[in-house]
Amino acid sequence: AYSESVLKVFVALHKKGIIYRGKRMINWDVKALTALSDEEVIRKETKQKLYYLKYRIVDSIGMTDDSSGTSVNSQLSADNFITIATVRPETIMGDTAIAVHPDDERYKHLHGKFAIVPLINRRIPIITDEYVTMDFGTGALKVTPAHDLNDNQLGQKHGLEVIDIFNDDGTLAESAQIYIGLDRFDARKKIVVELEEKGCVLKTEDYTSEVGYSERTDAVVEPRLSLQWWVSMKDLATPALKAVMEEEIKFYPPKFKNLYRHWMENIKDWCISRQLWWGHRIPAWYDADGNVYVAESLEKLHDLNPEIRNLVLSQDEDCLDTWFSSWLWPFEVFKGCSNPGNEEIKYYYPTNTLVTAPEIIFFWVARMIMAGEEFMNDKPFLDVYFTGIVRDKQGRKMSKSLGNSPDLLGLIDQYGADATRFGIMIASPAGNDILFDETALEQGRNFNNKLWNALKLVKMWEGKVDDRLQMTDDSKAPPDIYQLPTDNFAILWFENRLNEVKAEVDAMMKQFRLSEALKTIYSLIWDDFCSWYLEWVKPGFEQPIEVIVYKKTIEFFTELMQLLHPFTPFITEEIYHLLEDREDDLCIRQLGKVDAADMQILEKGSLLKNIITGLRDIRNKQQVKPKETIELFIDSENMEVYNGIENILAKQVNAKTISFINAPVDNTISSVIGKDKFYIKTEQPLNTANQKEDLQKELHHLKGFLLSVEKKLSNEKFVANAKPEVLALEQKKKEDALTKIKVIEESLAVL
RNA sequence: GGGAGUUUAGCUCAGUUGGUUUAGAGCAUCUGCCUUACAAGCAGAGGGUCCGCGGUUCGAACCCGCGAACUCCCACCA
Repeated sequence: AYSESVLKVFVALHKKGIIYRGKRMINWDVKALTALSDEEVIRKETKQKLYYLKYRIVDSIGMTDDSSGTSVNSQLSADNFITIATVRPETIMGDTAIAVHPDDERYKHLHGKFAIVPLINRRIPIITDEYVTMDFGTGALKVTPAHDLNDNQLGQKHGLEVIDIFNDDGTLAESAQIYIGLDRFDARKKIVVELEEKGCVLKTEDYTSEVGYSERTDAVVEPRLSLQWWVSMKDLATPALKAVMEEEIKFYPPKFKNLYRHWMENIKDWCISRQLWWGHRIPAWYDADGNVYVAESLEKLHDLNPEIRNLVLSQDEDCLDTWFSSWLWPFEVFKGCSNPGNEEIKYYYPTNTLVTAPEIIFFWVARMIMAGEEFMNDKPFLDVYFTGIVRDKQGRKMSKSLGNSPDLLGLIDQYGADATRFGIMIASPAGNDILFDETALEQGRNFNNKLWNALKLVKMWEGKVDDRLQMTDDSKAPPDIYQLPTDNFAILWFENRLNEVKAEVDAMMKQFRLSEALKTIYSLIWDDFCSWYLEWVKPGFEQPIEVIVYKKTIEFFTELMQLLHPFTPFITEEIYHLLEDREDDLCIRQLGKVDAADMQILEKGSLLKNIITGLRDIRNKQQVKPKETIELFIDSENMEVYNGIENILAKQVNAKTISFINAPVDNTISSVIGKDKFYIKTEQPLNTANQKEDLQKELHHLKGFLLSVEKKLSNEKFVANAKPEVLALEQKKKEDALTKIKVIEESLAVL
């Protein structure tokens, strides 16, 4: 059915005049008498001779420049010939021009003049084109449009005559005028001899270049003009270009839009006939007189033209380019072409997302868009996501020939399937190639191990749940964190942090920033969940855990597994079932509506983290032993900030008591976090020398910072042009720095 | 040869209309720790001429110009 649609499309486009026949260079095998596809041509380095041939110059009337009017056979002076270099002297009978570079000083006097082809004495023009490379050969090039691809393009550009001098079997045709019927290579020898006799060969050089040989017969491939089928692209391209430029179809990453635009604006017609014997055969038939008939099948052709029933017709030998069937794929998989308007096509078309490689953006993506616009009057998909190419550590493309592909099954054995997925995903930045690196897989394995250990911790709590505090069923309102005798700020904070990250991940996934989404989830789980949240709620040794904390932790863990599931499906599924007995399995699903995170709680959370790290830092520097308890005094203008977090704080910094004070105690200051002052009292006296040194460092740093802020603020133009928010922020930075400096200076005075 | 893209720490990359950044993350490295979930771990530390030069601006990783290097696609040398 798909095949029928391909033919149907061919016929329809032919009827509209979009498909036409035109000439094109193909690779011809003179032994097998067949055309070859590019893939069947083997290029080999071949030793050849480069012949320097002299062509006599004449003026536009056709007379020789030489006023004596000597014949071709007479002696030539240096001024009245032009020398070209060629490896194929036997094709000179097909020459229809000589080309030089327009800027080439050596030949400027010859612009607009003519030359005479030796042996056959045909007059050909001397043309100029920037295609010619001045420093190869003599800088002058013979143009033989029938027997060379580039010459053919030159010929088309300059409207040159095309003279095909060969027969199918590689012998010279009548059009060659001389040596008719002789094989091309025998002819080359004879022609060289004759040219030498006539003094037309200036010199010969050894020359090595790549020559195409037939894969089937090893014959030297002859480039030849042949009638092929073409699709006219101009009209198809216009709506397809518009769809992408106006973002009806979005490209991810968007940088490919430019590439696409450039190609579509300079689009060339598409040659769809291929000299292959597999694929969809071209639905065209020829009669003995060479007339062409196009229809899906011979029966259909006869139905349309009953009068040709008695003609002997032969079908075109060629097949269609593979992309000519592929470009119908988005709708023909739903029979959108063979059975228009069916339920499936109505439901699925346009599809959501095409995931593909950037190297086939023209072959496939662009053409699918054109086909969609042409046959369905609608785009085939909404998003196109271009993946990267997997490369090894040296940046080489992975390939069978290089043998640099990793042994995936071996890696899975070594690191696990999830870790392998993780490693590849995290190393795939959107729009860039993937540099395959085993350390990323190791990171994945470590991460899975971390997850497993977190699960182990939570499972340890199972038997230690303190159910004196039952959760009320209708506890839709957040629990009053200040009255529960537990560290419920941790729950409240993580809930909001989870919401914050969910929104971030959702946004990243919508933009196909997969590796960034994974990095975000990784950090949420490792840092926020394991390093902070679990530490905050973890009961002391042999202590019970409250039911609300336990239940909430299971809930969070479950949600984290859901978030991570697309990246590491196996371990998340396993943990999902180990956390609680469940009937269902995890599946990949879109995030539902995500509650907005409460910024105040998040800020309080980061304040708590800052204080804990700050105080741990002091303990380290002061060499307070890890198990030594301290007394902590906090002096703040805004004591409410600490409500609800004192318990966590005390536990995390191993403080015996936390006291809020309004004036400095006899201790010296230990740290300034935000605007608040922290003092700690230990069993052993603190090392004041270290303390002084630290504070002085801090002071120096702050003063430098203050200087830069002040410089900025004293700049009149900055103050005049800056947005109010920016200005206020700079002001605040300055004030904060000033306050801190004052506090530190005070305590330094005491020391 | 035509076109597109990239260049920020040892590696892979963030850096959202120029001002929350005296440049960030992860990995790797170094140092100290077998601390009662986790040494596949924890706590710290070091590490940058934001490719180069010039310009615009009070202010540039970001904007403009010139140059360099690398990658990809297309076309390929008579």
